[in-house]
Amino acid sequence: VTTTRQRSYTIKEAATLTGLPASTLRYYESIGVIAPVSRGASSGHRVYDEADLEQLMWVACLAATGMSVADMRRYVANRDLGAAAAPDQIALLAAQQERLRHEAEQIVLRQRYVALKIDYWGAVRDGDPQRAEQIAAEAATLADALKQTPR
Amino acid sequence: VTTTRQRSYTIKEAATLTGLPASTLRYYESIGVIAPVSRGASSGHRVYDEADLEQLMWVACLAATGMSVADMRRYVANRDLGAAAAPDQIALLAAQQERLRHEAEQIVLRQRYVALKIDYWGAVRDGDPQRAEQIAAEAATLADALKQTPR
DNA sequence: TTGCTCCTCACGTCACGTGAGGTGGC
DNA sequence: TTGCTCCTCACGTCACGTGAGGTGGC
Repeated sequence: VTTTRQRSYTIKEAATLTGLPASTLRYYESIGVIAPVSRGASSGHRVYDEADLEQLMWVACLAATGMSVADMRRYVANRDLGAAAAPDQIALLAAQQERLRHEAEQIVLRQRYVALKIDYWGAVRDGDPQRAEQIAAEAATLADALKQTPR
Repeated sequence: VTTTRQRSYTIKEAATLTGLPASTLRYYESIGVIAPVSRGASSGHRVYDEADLEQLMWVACLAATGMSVADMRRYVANRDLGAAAAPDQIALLAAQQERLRHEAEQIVLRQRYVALKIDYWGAVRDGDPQRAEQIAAEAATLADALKQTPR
C-alpha cells in the first residue's frame, strides 16, 4: 500500500512559497481570511499542509489585485460549500477577471506614458526644446486617457 | 496680440481630471509631494493651473503603480532642476518602466490563474471530478510561477 | 438668506509591520 | 547552554478617508 505523501511546511516555508511575509500569514489567519492552521503538538508552531498552501496561493493572488480582506474572506468562505457554491464562485471570479482586465489596460497606458516621459527628458538633455514641447503635448493627450479610476 | 489662455481649475475639477479624490490632492500637497497650489485671493480656495494638473497626472501615474509618497516626492523635486536633472529623471523613469513591466507580467499570470479557476468551478458545477482534478493540477503548476514578489 | 463648494484640523481606518518578551527543538 | 525559529500581544505606520465646525461666492 502506498500512503499519500503529505508534505507539511513551517510558516517560513509557507511565506517564501506564497511570497507573503510570515506576519501577513498570521494576520490573514487572525482575521479569518484563511481557516485556522493546525499546530505542532508541543511547540504550538503552525504547520501548513498542501491544502493550506493552495488556499494561500489563491488568497495571495486576490490580494495582489488590491482586493479588500473583507472580500477575500467572502471568497474563501464559499470554498467549502462544494458544487452548490460553483455558480457564485464563477461570478466572483468573473468579476475578478474584469478587474484584472482593467488593470492590464491601465498598465499599458502607463507604460506608454512613462516611455513618452523618457523621450521628453531625452529631448531636454539633448537641448531640443521643440521636440520636448511636442512630446509634452503628446503626453498631455495620453494623460487624458489615464484620468480614469485608478486603483 | 493673443494672450495665452490660462485655464484654472477648482479642486473638484482637478480631482475628476486626475482621478484622485480631493482629500488626496490636499494630502499630497500637505506632505510636499506636489508644490503648494496658489489660492483664491479672498476665498483661500485652491486654484489649479495647467502646470499643476500636468504634475498631478504624473503623480497619479506614479501612485497607481504603488510607489511610496517619499519616492514620489523625490521624483517631483527633480522636475525644477531642468536639463541638469535629465539623466537622473531618465534613470528614475527607467526603474519605473521596469516595475510596470514586472507588474504587467504578473497580471498576465494572474489572469491565466483566474481563468483556470473558472474552468475548475465549471467542472465542479458540471459534476466532472476528473476534469476538476486535472485542472487543479494545472493550477498548482501555474501557482508556482506566481510565487514571486507580488505588489 | 439659502445652498453650494471649499477650508482646516483632528481623529479614524485599512492592511499590515515591528518590536518586546517569551518558549520549544537540535 | 547556545542559537534558531517560532509564538502572542501591543503598539507603530503608511496612505489616505471622514467627519466637525466654519467660511466665501452666486
